[in-house]
Amino acid sequence: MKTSSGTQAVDRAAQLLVRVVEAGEPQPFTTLLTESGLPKSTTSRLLSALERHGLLRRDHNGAFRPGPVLARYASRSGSADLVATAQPYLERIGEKTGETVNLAVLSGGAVEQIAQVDSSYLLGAMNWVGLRVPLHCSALGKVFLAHGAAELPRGPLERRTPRTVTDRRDLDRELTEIRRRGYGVAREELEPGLIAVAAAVRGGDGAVIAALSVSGPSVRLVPERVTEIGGLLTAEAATLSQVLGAPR
Amino acid sequence: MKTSSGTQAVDRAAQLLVRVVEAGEPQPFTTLLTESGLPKSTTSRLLSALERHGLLRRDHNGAFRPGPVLARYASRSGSADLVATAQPYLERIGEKTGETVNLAVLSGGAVEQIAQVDSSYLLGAMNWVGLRVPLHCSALGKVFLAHGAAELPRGPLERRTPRTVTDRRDLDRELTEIRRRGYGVAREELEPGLIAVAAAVRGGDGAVIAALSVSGPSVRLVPERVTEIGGLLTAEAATLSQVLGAPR
DNA sequence: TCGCGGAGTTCCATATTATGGAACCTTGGT
DNA sequence: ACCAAGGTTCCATAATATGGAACTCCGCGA
Repeated sequence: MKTSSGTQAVDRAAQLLVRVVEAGEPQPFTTLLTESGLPKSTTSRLLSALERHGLLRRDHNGAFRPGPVLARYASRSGSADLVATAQPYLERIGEKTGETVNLAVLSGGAVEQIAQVDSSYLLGAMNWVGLRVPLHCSALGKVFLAHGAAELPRGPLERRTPRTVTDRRDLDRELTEIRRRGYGVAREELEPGLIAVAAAVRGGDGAVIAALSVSGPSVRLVPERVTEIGGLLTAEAATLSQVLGAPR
Repeated sequence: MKTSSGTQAVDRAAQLLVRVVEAGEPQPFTTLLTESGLPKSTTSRLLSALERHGLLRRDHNGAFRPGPVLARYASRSGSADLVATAQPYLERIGEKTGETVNLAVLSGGAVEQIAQVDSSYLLGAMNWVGLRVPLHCSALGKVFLAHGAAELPRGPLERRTPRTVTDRRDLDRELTEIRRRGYGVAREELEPGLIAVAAAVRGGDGAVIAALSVSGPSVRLVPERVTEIGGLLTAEAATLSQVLGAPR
């Protein structure tokens, strides 16, 4: 690739990015280092910059893979599919739980619902499709946060109800818990009386591209039912992820 | 986004890239210029660098869209989906025409069928999935050629039947015609008695990534029926392309 | 428990590289 | 033919990226 004048840094960064994106598999730091022939410090700095912007991400081994921005782009190119593919899952979950079921993706720093199956009860059947909710006080949002698919905006966290978690440290603790058990819960944090449970859906590159949720009134979603639904959601989301091509 | 030390150029470039990728629509230079607040010259230089590396591309108006590297990544993440997404279209076409319908992609310089709906007649119901046919004597192949998605191999064009077009100039003339009317036809050029009609399917970056075809025996696919099917295919392929995220 | 080695990050003086204002093209409109 | 808007190229300047070395972190073996 010819290097024109005044773009060395960008050229180098772009080269690294392209290499990671084109390689089918995660690229360890060392591989990128030797193959690019750049000095360690430079490589480290450039990769970190790309990571900051969501163009790259590190998997648990520290190897680099395409980041959330690219995953979102990829899933949007087929996001009509996502709805079609997920529909049977939504319906099955709806049948088993009787509650409102949603599929959501990230869009512009908030959670956007893109498909829904209505509750079979009268209470809780409103249409959420197209609705956008904040990250920190919804089960869906917390799931995206927990998996590093989204980042909290700067500034204070909006208090929607008396139970909204507005302390970042408390929230962090909860995100760790979500990663551990596989599903997220929001209990009257977005709206009084509303409880939701959510689990992550992964796309072809293993990145979290969407999330499934079940929501209903606190009178029906008692703790043991939440646990049961959490398990169901986790399982369904895992199967859907596999159908979408997510690696094991 | 916080700017750490020693990455100004990369940060700015990454910001531009993210903006273009996240925006659903092509971003004109001026928009990027004003929204990023960077000087004209800098913006121009950074965008050109990204373009050089295939991360961005300019459409015919000079507006920026995600480039070939990203498009390739997206289609790789979702090519399993292509079949799933296209299935309903294949079925609808099958119902309306009663003939064999195929979805094909390019693979190693030939056309490969990846999905099929069988004819409702007895004649013409064999399974083509996995079958590879040459570019110059199939309706599918000619469609790929016409849109510049494939190139003819060097050397003489194989004569499969007495009607196979083996002269490159004749073929070129036909490709022009295909671009004009939107669909391609092969009349007993691959196999005696077999006629096929095909139209192009475009993916997220506007490139031709697949094609739809209808094929059947010459006794049923008389000229006026070919015209009718051509129109149908063109319409269905256009809709499918939009679902796959192709620009208008 | 300690120390070793590899992997990655941070530091900081240096000069290479990006910067941006202005001039300069190019294209489409009237 | 002329003008305006939209982009690109130029070039002196200094701000920025650079990369060698020091440093931190972690896992492993003794």
